[in-house]
Amino acid sequence: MNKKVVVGMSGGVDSSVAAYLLKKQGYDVIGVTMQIWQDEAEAVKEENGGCCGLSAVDDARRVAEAIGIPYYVMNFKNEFKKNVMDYFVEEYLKGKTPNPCIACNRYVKWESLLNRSLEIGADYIATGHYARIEKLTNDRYAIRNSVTAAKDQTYALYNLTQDQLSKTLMPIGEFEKDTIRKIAVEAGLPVAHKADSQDICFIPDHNYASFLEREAGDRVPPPGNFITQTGAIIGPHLGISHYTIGQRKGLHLAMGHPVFVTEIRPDTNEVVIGENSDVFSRELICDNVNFMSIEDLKDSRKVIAKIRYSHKGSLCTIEKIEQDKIKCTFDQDVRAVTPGQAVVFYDGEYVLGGGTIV
RNA sequence: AGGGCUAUCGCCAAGCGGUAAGGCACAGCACUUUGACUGCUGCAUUCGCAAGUUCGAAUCUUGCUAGCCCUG
Repeated sequence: MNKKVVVGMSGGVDSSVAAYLLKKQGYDVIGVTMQIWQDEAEAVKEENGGCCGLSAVDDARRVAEAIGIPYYVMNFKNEFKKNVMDYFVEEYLKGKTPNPCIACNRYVKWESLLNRSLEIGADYIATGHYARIEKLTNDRYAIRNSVTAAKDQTYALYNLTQDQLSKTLMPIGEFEKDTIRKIAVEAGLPVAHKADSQDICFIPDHNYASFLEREAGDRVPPPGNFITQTGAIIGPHLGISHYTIGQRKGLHLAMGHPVFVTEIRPDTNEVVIGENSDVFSRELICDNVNFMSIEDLKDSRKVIAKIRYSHKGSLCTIEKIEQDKIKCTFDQDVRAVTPGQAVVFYDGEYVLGGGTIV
């Protein structure tokens, strides 16, 4: 009997080809689209954008039909609200800068979707991520860089557990983006030319400030002062949740030269402003650590760390300074270490682990 | 209400008789499965107001208005 795999289909090219490839490889494939935030009515109006909204259902259904696999829509709105949207809001209220995609992967895609898939008899779930999963000689599973450096998505997957990885397939990690589109065209998939997704899927208008207002109401931090590193007040700000480390735009500060946010102080409701050179730092500390290629970090070691999705990676030395807390010292200064964002450590092409910057 | 100085885009600021530099801010686009960063493009038919000199003025003259400084 063939192994059964549930493919999370967003309606985009990547997950569509993932389903197609698995089907060709002989798996018993089931297509599933997660309904996570959009209302049915809104979903119809969606044009493009988020990875997980829109005409997703229509497109995914057509692809499933083209490939010849059963297709379902599963409702994960509650799980998404609790683990992604609420987390997103709470972090911003605390002056942090969250990464909702990481939370979505860890708790919705790889927890809710995986569990429900197992319940209906699946052996694996699969996604259209540009990454590979391999079992190492130490018996641990680890995410490995996609063959295409230009479209590597390992950063957002560092938080997956061993159990989750053991039940996951990422069939397109072996290909280049161009190849994927080519396969989609050759297979006659109706979404071959659809644009890549981007931005926060549950905030279609990109206005996360008003989203926070709707979600948190008067819990949103009030206006306060922009100050310099020496404490001088240089103007009013809209509330700490409007800013992030390294930000330049939207400050409405005409200082004659560009200025940037260097620090956010929730306790005094102040946002510290400085020069571009002031936003560079040499070290950081993270918690909520998840180890992937290794079981634990005993001795300090040299790795490559990414401090944001698009970061190319910087050499650094990591050491465990206490339970669930790692200190990372870079060889050279890195720009805008931002609390709330994830640091992901790489051992060569493999994800060693990562944590949340504090 | 004596004397002096200054009034150019939201902020700063070039210009000194020949038909409005630049920076910051701001906007749009690109980039991007987070927030940012970055790049590109745009952004004063007009120079406090009024009159005059001149072929031609933001640039010269006069008056007015406003702000700043000094002396009462």
